[in-house]
Amino acid sequence: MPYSLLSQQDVETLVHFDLFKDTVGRDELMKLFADGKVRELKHREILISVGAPLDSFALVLDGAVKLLKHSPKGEDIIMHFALPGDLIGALLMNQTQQKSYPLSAKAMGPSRVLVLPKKTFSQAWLGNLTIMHKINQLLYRRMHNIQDDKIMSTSPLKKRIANLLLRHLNEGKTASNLKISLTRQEIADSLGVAVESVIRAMRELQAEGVTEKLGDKQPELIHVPKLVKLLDLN
Amino acid sequence: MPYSLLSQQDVETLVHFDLFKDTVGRDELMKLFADGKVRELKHREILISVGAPLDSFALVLDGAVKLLKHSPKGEDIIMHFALPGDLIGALLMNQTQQKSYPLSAKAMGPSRVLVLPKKTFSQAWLGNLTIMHKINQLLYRRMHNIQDDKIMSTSPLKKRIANLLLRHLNEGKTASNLKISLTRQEIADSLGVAVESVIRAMRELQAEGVTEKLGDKQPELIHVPKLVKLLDLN
DNA sequence: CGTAGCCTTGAAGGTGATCAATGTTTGTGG
DNA sequence: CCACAAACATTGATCACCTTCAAGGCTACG
Repeated sequence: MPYSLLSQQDVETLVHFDLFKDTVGRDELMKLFADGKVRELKHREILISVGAPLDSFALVLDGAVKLLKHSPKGEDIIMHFALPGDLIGALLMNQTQQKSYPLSAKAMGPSRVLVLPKKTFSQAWLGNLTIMHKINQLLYRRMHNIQDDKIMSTSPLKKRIANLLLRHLNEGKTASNLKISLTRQEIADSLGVAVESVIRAMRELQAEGVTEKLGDKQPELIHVPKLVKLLDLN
Repeated sequence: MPYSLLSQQDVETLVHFDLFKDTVGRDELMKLFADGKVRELKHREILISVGAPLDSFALVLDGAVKLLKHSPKGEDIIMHFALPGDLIGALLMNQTQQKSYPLSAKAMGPSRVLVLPKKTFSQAWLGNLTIMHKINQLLYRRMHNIQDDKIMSTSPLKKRIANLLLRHLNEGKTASNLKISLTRQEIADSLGVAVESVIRAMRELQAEGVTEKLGDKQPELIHVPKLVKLLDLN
């Protein structure tokens, strides 16, 4: 596995993450990154597998990582998309009952993560109130998103997709695109539905002009007002 | 609204909650309860409404409180059942983006909660690392449960119900009953399905001997091994 | 050049939703 | 204490939405 030490440039990236915004002092920061190694992930490479020992946690530097579990039927169910600045597994470090990772982490496109040993968490993170508050906020936001999905569980699929897309939009005015490019499969796995259903629903969204296909490579353009109107409808 | 001060007996209950287990020193504890008032809730009485100002949080002393939102269609969706020792809204106190309660809290049967002003949180809770870790754990466990539900979202309703029941069982060996008595409506609201569907599914569970109706008042008995077997099946 | 992953389409089928009606229980106020 | 309303439970009939299965296509990559 390609591991490397934290470069000066990576540190620059790190300090601009919201997570460390309120932490002052360079050496205070460096303590948080103690024994950290940068790991390069290829598309679809697995960072963590369900059941792996809880000996480290990670921070996304670049790219994106999806957190997922397997349903009883064997399908993937995606719980969260971790973008740069997001933590993976940190919430587990002080969970004494838990002995292994409850979910897997898989790279979406080439990505880079900072891997930190549990020891660093115990020594530098756990006692740091500022950081603990930030972790709390991340955890809260993650829960909020899952709850948001749950609320929509009784809505027709088209609305559920619209809601999901809306959450992953770049701060756009009228027309925008997603922060991460999601495959139909990933949308399906996020919502716990069949791919075919997603495809059919998105075909309709396109017919209604909510999304627009640009190039063949390009991720589709999304018309935000139309999307919002679709959600308000009914 | 019937408010009263914290009695000596209530304090005894409080100190035995896991939340305060690692907090030593009586005066340290009393600081955490500063300006706390006990509120008695009647069955179905509302403690918090969506959109209410975030000026206080609560701790369940007795009974049970369900946390819920309204789906776009207007149905209730239950996010969590708060039992004695569980916090309500505490996770929001240091969430600066959030300005009002995102969900409602409603008593299930006569209940008692300790209501604490936000000020107490800022002054005594926020700076207390032990407590912050405990809150983290509560938050984590709550998220874990929601994720657990999400995993099951592709399973047939009978299994989803079985999974839900399993989570709310008393530590029982072979036959057990629920910690809280849930109406069919509440099960439906938890899973985001129609009541009628729950009724039909539970009728089958009873036919299969997984649950057993005792008295007409009594909550039904659940045969744990059968329940687990049902979940493993397929 | 072959495989793996994703996308697409169509046909058939099932699970749960909806609607409507009725029963039961509980609590409320006259 | 009775009457009535509100919340919950139940049943049956019908229907829509989503799943499943099968088959085929496209693109990337070793």
